[in-house]
Amino acid sequence: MSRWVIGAAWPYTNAVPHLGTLIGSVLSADVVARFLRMKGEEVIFVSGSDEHGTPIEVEARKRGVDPKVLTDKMHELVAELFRKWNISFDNYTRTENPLHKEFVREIFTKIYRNGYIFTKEIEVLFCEKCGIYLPDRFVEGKCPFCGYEFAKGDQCENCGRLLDPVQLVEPHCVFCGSKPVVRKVKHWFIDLPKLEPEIRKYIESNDRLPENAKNMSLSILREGLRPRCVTRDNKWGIPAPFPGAEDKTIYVWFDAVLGYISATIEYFKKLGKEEEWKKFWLNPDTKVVFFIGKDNIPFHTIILPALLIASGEKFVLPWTVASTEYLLFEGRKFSKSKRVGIWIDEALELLPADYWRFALLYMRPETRDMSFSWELLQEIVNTQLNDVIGNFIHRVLTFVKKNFNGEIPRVEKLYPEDVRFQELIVKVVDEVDNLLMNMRIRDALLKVIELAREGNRFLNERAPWTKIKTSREEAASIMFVAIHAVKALAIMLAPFIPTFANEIWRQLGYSDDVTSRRWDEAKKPVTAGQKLGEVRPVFKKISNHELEELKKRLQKIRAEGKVPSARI
RNA sequence: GCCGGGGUAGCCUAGCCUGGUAGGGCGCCGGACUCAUAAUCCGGAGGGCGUGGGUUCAAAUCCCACCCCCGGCACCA
Repeated sequence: MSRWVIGAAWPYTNAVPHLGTLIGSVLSADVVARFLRMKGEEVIFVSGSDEHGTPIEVEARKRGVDPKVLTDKMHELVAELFRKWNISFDNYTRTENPLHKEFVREIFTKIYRNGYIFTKEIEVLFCEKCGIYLPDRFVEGKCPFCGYEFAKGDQCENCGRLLDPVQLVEPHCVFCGSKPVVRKVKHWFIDLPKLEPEIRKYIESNDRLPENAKNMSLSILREGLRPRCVTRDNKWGIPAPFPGAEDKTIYVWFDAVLGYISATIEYFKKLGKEEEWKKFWLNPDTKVVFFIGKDNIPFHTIILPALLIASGEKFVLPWTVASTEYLLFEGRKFSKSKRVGIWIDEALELLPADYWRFALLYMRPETRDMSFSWELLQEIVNTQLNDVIGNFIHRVLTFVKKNFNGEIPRVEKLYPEDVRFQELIVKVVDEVDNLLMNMRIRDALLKVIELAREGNRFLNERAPWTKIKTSREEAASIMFVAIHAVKALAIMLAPFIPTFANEIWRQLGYSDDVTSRRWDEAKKPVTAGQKLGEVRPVFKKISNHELEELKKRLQKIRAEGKVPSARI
């Protein structure tokens, strides 16, 4: 048995997450966490709200509320949504929690004492009217190259030229429109070049990193690491613990990424086991896995390891970083400002969570960007989930119901063809196991579907409806194994679609929760004589008409502001 | 501009690192079956693997050049 820390990227609380962020982080992590628990591993699954930084401050200012008020609300909202999505966090916390703040200050104090922090003066733009320092893209002006009126401080969206905010003609603050001034300020930097050899060693020797994470990390290392500024002039954040930096806060990225550890500490503290977290994070055998989108890679493969190494404590470094590519929406990037995509609160208003879970996991952009489309959603739900899996389960269960009085038949000995199928079941269970251990979630799901497909083929070839007329014994042998396949499906689907899996479990006649069962039980047949529960179709299709209705309903929800993401 | 990643049948996609007759899913056509939510299963058609060179007995896979798409380029999270 191993110890695992499963971490999902911390959603930034300036908005409700959309489906793209969900599949990349929280949902993928949930599948693996659930799977590992069923494997009997010791698992801590953590995440939380990432609530510091300028965008939050700005958003709060826009609404005229304190940032804390805003994030309190958002945190509750998002946490509740994840519950509805059946995400099995052990601890979903937040960066505003005192334990986290204290932990971050403690780590940075250690990093400072170990000589990895130095100061430097830099020039930044300051809006005197708003009283805040403006990140590049919060400055707008006329592009000096093409004359475009709304060029951002970092890049002109019209001609694509990269800009320095000071190059802008008539620069102005995006919030109040006034002209920002250039200020020289002192900031605290982490000396990444000094840490580079150790980071390089870590990346190069980690052969579990997915290709995208490894390539991006190596390419960043190839260019050479530069010192990075770890302080900000925001008020909203964790006060920097460095002498002389009393009015600064820690840059949100360096704060949030430490949350995986503080969340673990908090989890055990609540259980009254204050020291237990060390058995995870200070143990070289612990497997720490992060689930993130590709935009997050450097922070998890380089920044976080850098902080952990620089702290001088013997923290275990990530075992792997399961980084996905992007989920696109109808071929375009999800965009909050352009309102492209579907948000996780909206989705739940359209279909039960497990349909989304299944479809999203099926579309998981494991090796390249994947495009969500309504038609694809329909195809996955109708063909894969309903027709292939659902129909297989249903035809098996109804056949047993009708012909064997709803009881798992007793079998003296299995026919050779049936033994062969039974061996296949066991083989698939192991293959799915192996894929999930390697974070190949989409491939694992495809493999599960394949078992249902094989099940359908098996039934067609063995035709128990014909056999039962001549040999009840042979039909029993067939169905005994077919039922075994249904059981295996219920168990293997549990990490993916826990609610539906449980429904299948119940129909098989079990009264407990399938997620409390062990994974390897999928290899064992159902006990003869067990009485089936009530049998009815578990899934249903989305008709063309219904699909159109879903799209309309989404528009309506937005128009009426029924759902939080419609208002935020 | 620089650095990544992609370009595979009508659509989605695997394979590319570790070269050897291009796999799967959807859709389409034909058939089988009728236990099952008209579901399932089998067979078939359909591909110059972005373009042009090169290496090799052999390239989607390796090398070079070019074209298109997407992302990053560090104070944006």
